[in-house]
Amino acid sequence: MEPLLPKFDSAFSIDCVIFGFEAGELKVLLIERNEDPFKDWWALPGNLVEADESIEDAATRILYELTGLRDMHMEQFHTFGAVKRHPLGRVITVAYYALIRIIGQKEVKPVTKYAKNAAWRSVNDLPKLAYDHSEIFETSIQKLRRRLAYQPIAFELLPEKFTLTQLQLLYEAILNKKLDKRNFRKKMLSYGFLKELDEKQKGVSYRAAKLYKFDRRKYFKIFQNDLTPDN
Amino acid sequence: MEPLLPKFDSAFSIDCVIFGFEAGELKVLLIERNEDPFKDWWALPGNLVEADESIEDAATRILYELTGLRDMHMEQFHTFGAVKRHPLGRVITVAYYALIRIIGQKEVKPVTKYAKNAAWRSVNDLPKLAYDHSEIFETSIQKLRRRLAYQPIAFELLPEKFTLTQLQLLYEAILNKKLDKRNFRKKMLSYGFLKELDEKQKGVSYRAAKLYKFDRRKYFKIFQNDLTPDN
DNA sequence: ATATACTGTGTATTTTTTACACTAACTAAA
DNA sequence: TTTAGTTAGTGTAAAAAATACACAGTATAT
Repeated sequence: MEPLLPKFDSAFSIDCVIFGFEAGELKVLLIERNEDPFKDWWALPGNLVEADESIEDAATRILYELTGLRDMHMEQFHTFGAVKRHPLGRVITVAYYALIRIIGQKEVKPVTKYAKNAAWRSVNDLPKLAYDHSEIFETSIQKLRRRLAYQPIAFELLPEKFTLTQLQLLYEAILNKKLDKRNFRKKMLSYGFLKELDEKQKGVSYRAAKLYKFDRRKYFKIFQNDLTPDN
Repeated sequence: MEPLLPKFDSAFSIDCVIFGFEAGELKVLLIERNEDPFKDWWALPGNLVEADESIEDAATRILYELTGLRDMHMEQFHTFGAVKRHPLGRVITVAYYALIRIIGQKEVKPVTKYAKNAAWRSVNDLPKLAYDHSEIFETSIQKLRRRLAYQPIAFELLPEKFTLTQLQLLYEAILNKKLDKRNFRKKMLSYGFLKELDEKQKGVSYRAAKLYKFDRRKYFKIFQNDLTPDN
């Protein structure tokens, strides 16, 4: 390969906004940095892209290194490229969000040395983050809200079997507003991609609710691609 | 600045999908390459990001160099990072689309040496493009379609004064489907951000239509930010 | 048995979307 | 000045979707 391209002292990185849902709250996975710059600050998990991996592969790898999770739903949402966003050099970062099921997950432990800690934090109670990560986070949640309207992403955050109330609480947490119970259920069921199970919630100290699951096959049959009506 | 970051033989680039609207058709500005690789192929205009400019600045600059236009509406829509997407080295490209008013514009002439020609091509009649530019283009038009539903981007493509029929033709070109005339007008006018002018179309060989303009001030008053209903 | 807590359901009203076709206005040409 | 040609501009009824709204039923815990 001829060196026809100019060389920069520059690098690509990936930053991940990892969303989870727990106890009725939307959470995001942060790491506490153990190295300069921004030692002791909270930050979004991220890392540099290797020379021989695509950015999608890098995103998958980085998420795995941090959470031990594979096959997560990840989506690129924006690229941040201010000149001074990284104090040590020119780094353009491609930001992804990932949606994961917290429940039943073994504790997330960062494998990388640069983090001394990792924690789920409520999106309503975030500290100031390292680098431009606060801005990245803000962008991510806006994109997430919009995508919720036309893609079945909520189900990535819930356990496989869930109640309609759990689903509603999740929508409310993402959209940050209350929804009407009857109207919500009517609309969700009208789509036809929720499968009612012969099974009920367990371990609650009140009437147990029916469990449902998201029927991906039906979803794709109904909407070739998304929930946008096209007229 | 300490060299704490690993160095890659790598670079960032910007590629621009420049949309225009003319003669009832949605067009895209392509350049014919004059250099290897992909000599003589059609491609999206693009270039490398300099070490001291943000990606937004780079996008603005590159568009200017190619079209002589400034202050265009540009929006980042996706970043492409396959390892082998560029045959000469690792190049991650951030793709933007720009919406420009073709009409009354002086001819676009590429200023860069690597292009021997630039031309507006109908989006329905594109050749196979250099690199992964066909894929980039496909993504751009999908994003454009979606954004049309919640952002007032159509007006960037029309002259300042336009008729409702022109607006409708543009929507039809972007969405690639016919719309009902009465319903379209009713809906557009119901938003309240179109200002009817005391002026009519000129130079047509039939009844002249009323001219309208997009009232940005009203738009922002009505929708803080976008056209999405939030209930 | 009773208190507690959440589940699950229907209807009426309003709003939005859709389908649909003709006359009026203007220009150009004869 | 008449006529042909072309687009502008307009309303209504029906269907569909969104909204607002409250209580009885069922399971658990004590």
